Amino acid sequence: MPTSPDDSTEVRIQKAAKTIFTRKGLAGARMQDIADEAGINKALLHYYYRSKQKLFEMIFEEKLIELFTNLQVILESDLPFDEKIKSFIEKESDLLSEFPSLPIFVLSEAWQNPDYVERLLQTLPIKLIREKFKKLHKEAADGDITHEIPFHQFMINMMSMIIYPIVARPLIMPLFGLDEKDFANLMEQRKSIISKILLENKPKDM
Amino acid sequence: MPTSPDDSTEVRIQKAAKTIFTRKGLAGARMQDIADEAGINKALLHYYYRSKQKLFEMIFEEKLIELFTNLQVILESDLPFDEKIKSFIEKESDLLSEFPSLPIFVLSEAWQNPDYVERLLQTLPIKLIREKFKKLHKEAADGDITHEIPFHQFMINMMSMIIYPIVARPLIMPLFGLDEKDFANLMEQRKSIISKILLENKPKDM
DNA sequence: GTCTATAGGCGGATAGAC
DNA sequence: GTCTATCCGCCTATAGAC
Repeated sequence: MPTSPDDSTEVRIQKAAKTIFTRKGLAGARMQDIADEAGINKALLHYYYRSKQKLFEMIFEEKLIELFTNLQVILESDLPFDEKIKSFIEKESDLLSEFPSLPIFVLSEAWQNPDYVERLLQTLPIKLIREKFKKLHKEAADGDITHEIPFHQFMINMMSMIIYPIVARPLIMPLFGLDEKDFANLMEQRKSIISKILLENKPKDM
Repeated sequence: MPTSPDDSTEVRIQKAAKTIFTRKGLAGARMQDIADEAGINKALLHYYYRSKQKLFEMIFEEKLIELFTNLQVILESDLPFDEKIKSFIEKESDLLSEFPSLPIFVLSEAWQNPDYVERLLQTLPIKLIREKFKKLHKEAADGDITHEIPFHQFMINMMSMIIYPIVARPLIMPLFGLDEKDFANLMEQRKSIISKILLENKPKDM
């Protein structure tokens, strides 16, 4: 999402704020950085968004939703259980390859202000998601599967194996001596590995 | 590691800096916070450590090492492969239950300054660790096992399933509607689940 | 070694011209 | 709507007394 001179000022501010906040976090970001990135003056930021905090919250809420969008889409789909899982792994991996800083941004800010995030999550369609989780869970338990793992643990395994390597990339690359291309290959290769492991260890009734 | 009035000033500063930096990060931490936490004056911080940056780097390096200590200990042990894995899962899970903010701290700062972290990792006994990885890998490949997964992927799976749930705790707890105790139980229950999954999906020759 | 006081600069926010 | 100029508080760092 590159900042384009064709965009309206408001859109340019939003794009710039996304870039700077996701890169530096709330505490590390400077209003001047955002203004520079947007190609406007600092004062104009305050004209559109009263404070740094307000601007940040708009961005954060959008990014938090972004992180769960694929999950919601998959939960709503009509695919059979195994296909739901495969499809989610595929889509989420691709999203994170394109925006690798998304999860570390959301997670660090979540640690900085867990109460705010908890309140936010409650305003999102979290009950709806829970309902769909239940449905998903029922599908898994009804199918011809091994029923081995509590449902929460299954979800945590899935999210962990998809998201963590991206979050830990700055450690993994030097530790394993990988360059960008090696790492991208590793991530691509993971898709089928994660799928295999998850479908061998499906949820059972809680 | 509570700050005790019995400690020397230097130790009090170190403990306080760990507390504040791991909680707020480099950009979010204030020298005044650290001074207050240590029960001393701000100026004294600069007497012991010339700058905020120096103080931070001392803490960060220690925390980075802490995150890999268990791995190193296990790699050096004489246990058979399966026992090495089980023992690591146990020890690392316990460490993270005691210091849950450790990984998010290291990871967010690693994203803030990947070049610094890469240089740091190179000064650590990283080659030694690589050697031991190879040894571990050889053990796995020699044993009576399924040889299914590339070694790097195996290591990433292990680290992901142990560390990610702790990192994502501020999202997982509200999403699943868990309190502290529920979450602790979930983590305890994970130990055997992770162990089972990993030992069913061991590394093969690369 | 430890303190008080303060320098010096940065950064968020606002006033006011255009 | 957009800019320049500026205010003011905060924060790192240092000077200097004890």
